[in-house]
Amino acid sequence: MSYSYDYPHPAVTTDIVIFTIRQDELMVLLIKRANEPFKGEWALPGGFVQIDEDLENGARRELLEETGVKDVYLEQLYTYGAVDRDPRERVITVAYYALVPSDKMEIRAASDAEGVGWFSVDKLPELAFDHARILGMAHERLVAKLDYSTIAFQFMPDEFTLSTLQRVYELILREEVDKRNFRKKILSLKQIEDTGKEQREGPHRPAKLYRVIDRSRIAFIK
Amino acid sequence: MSYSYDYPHPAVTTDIVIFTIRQDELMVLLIKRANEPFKGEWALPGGFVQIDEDLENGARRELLEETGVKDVYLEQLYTYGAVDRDPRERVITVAYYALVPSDKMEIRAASDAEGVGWFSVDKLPELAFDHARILGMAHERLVAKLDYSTIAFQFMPDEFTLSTLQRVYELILREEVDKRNFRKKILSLKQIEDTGKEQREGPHRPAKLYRVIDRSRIAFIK
DNA sequence: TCAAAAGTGTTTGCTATACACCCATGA
DNA sequence: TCATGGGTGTATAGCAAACACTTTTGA
Repeated sequence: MSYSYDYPHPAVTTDIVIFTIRQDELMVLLIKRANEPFKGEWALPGGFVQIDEDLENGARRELLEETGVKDVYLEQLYTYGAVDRDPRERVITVAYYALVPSDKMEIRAASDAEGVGWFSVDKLPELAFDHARILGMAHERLVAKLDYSTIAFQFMPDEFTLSTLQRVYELILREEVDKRNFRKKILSLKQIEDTGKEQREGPHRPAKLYRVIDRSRIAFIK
Repeated sequence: MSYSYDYPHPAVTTDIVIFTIRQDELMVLLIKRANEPFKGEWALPGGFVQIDEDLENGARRELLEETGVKDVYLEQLYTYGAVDRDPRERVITVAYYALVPSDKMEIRAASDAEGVGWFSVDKLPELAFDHARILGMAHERLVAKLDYSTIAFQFMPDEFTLSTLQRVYELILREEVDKRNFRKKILSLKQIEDTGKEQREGPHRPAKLYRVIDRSRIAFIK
């Protein structure tokens, strides 16, 4: 079977930068390529857009296949179409990024399955194609959005403490944050609420557990 | 001549939202479609990405053909890939937006040539495909960027007065701004400089002419 | 009782906003 | 001389940043 057109068509893929917080680090999911080109190198998960599938659905499909999660935050990042970015044929890729709560991971990505791995954004391997650039832009976007939106809440499990939320901010911003100012600001947004429950662990005062009021909503700040 | 692939490929186009300020309004360039589908309706300028042409080059080519300008501000907006957005075949479009200084326009777009026209963003006709949505997102992006960048300078001719710059802000924001505060803020950015020249027109004090110091630079504010 | 993280307010500086009058010109 | 838009400074309010001690618990 083959498909013919009157003029040349590029191939279109989606690639997805999957971020999560694990082991006190901001991490991304990478796949070891099984085939040429770049066989054996690490790359972003992704694949061809099906002819009867919307772009975002394609990205969600990849995400589900790699991590077993759905219903997480997913946003289109940018479209990369340099003529020579793939040596095989003209390939245009629509890149997305996803934020996955640390407790939601399953199967492939959760286990350290062969050929799939989580990498700290600070200790990335060489990447195939232009994926280093894509990942860099995704990281930039994430840092920028932290400043004017509640996007970081997307990393949190259903219930969490303010200290762990603060830690997420510190990891992404790469700088320490003042505890009192942080709590004041976060609570003033009215986007999270006290569950009434407490989390006690270790020889210290128990921490209140909060939840995000509307998970689907990324509020804009200021 | 025909081109064959082992699996179906979508077509890829670029569409471009060309903004300018004319007649004291924020305007966009539209083209009247000469062919089906949507024959006779207004649409964004755009066309198929050539197989040996980068995405941004494709958009610049469209821009040049329609307005005769090059070297203006152009930014990728978003990629639209709903399965049924084009009734002919699967078409994925990478949308860009451009900001053109009001004095740079030539030929086709400058004249009111048949089938090409400038429309106020407040008085748009029905648009073909999903172009109304694309245009809406471009407009949103422009408004948002006004707040945290010097993107509006891209609308200005080489030399301009602070009053005309203020007017551009007011048109895009759809609200009046305070003259003293505006001047204070703009000048504090150190992105424009006094040319030493004056513009005299009408029975009132002449206005100082300014120029953008580095036209290629969109400074981010705050 | 000690060590460890949770929780809590006030002061200070800076930035954004509100606001009104004189200036230079052409007709 | 008058009508028109160009040009200028200060006072105030609101927000962001700095900063230190008390509380609760488990061992």
